[in-house]
Amino acid sequence: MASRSRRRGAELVAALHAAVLAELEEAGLGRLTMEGVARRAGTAKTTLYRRWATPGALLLEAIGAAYPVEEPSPAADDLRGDLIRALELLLEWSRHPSARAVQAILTERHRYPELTAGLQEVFDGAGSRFTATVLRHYARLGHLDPAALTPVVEDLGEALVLKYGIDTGSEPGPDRLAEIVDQAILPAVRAGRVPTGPESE
Amino acid sequence: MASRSRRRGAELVAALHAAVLAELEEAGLGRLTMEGVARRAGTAKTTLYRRWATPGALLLEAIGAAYPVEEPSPAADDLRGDLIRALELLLEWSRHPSARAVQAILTERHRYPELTAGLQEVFDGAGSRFTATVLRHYARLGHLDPAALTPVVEDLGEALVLKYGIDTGSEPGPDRLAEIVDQAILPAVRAGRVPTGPESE
DNA sequence: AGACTAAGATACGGGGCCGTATCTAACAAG
DNA sequence: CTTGTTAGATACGGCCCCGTATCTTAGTCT
Repeated sequence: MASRSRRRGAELVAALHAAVLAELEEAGLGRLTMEGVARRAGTAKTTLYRRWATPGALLLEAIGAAYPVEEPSPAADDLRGDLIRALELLLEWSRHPSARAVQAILTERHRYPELTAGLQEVFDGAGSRFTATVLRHYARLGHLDPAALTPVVEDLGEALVLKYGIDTGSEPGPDRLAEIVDQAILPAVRAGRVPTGPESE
Repeated sequence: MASRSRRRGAELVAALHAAVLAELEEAGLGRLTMEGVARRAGTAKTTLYRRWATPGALLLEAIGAAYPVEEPSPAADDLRGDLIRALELLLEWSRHPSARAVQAILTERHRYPELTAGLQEVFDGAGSRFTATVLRHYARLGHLDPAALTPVVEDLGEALVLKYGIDTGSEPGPDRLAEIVDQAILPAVRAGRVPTGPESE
């Protein structure tokens, strides 16, 4: 730190939060180290150890500091459009380093049970819901049959986006998001009953 | 190895394949080491280095040695049942250490591009397909509209099973598999057209 | 200015792993 | 039995990281 003034307090902590998320992205959970984070943040290990005993503790705090997440704000007259926008919001979120961190922990949960337990405390529930928020909103307005909103149906959009990412290593484009809505979500919520509300087709 | 005769040739290689898959399961990609594999296999590092330069090379060979995978054998008169059985087969496969290894590599693909490239060579295509095999079979028999078999629809079952596993850390039970078929896959393949074939409901 | 606090720098012994080198010994084949 | 091959054991220097200890110094407050 020969050429830069010293950061203190909240500014320093924010820099450390950013550094641990970036280091995780590059190294993964298995190679996340205090030395790596310190190097990336341009700070001394002692500074980290004064606050956190492990890189995991720092990581969990960094994840918690990134919340709350923006949630969908559905209208009332465009189910299809709102679902597509919810998936776009999901993509925005998934680009954030803290979302990547959550995903990393969940994926390797059995290897890091303490991290997983710590994450459950940051999120008391199932976490963010994108298409589910939209679907529940339209059901409350009477445009959808609430009986059609099962956990499977609520999971559909996010599951398909997640798998697309894992299979291809890239994000689904706008066409794919529309296909997910048209070919999977809408047929599922329509199943068993003719819809009575607006769908904007 | 004081108390056991020495393994040689194919028997030894098979043991090393099993060891690297087990070590990966416990340690993850980031902490996969030659020493760990050798220790788990009860063998010397030199034995590993005589064959492979890196743990990754050993891992890819172990994955390749576990193929081909059993595929669905659908009948012709029970779409629902065949889809459920396909998902059960998917679960069986996903329990195998080599499937776990494939998943680990795909999930961390951007951290290990060489491993990912190596994996693409073991699989020239998208890899195993479970519900897609069943759906295509029924479409060939004329029981389903081939136009309904889009990549999104073919991905549905596997996506939902995958996400369930990541969210909960456990496998979906039989009820959940049936729900996935009834609430997501069947509505999707039915969408737009009334089915003409057997569905066994 | 002085006192205090906390950030930053560095050293250190120890553990783990790497990749190589060297050697012993088990096993198969003739 | 001998010969050849390969499995297994171990040593080694070097690198990385850990967690702790110690010290210096930048920055804030009075």
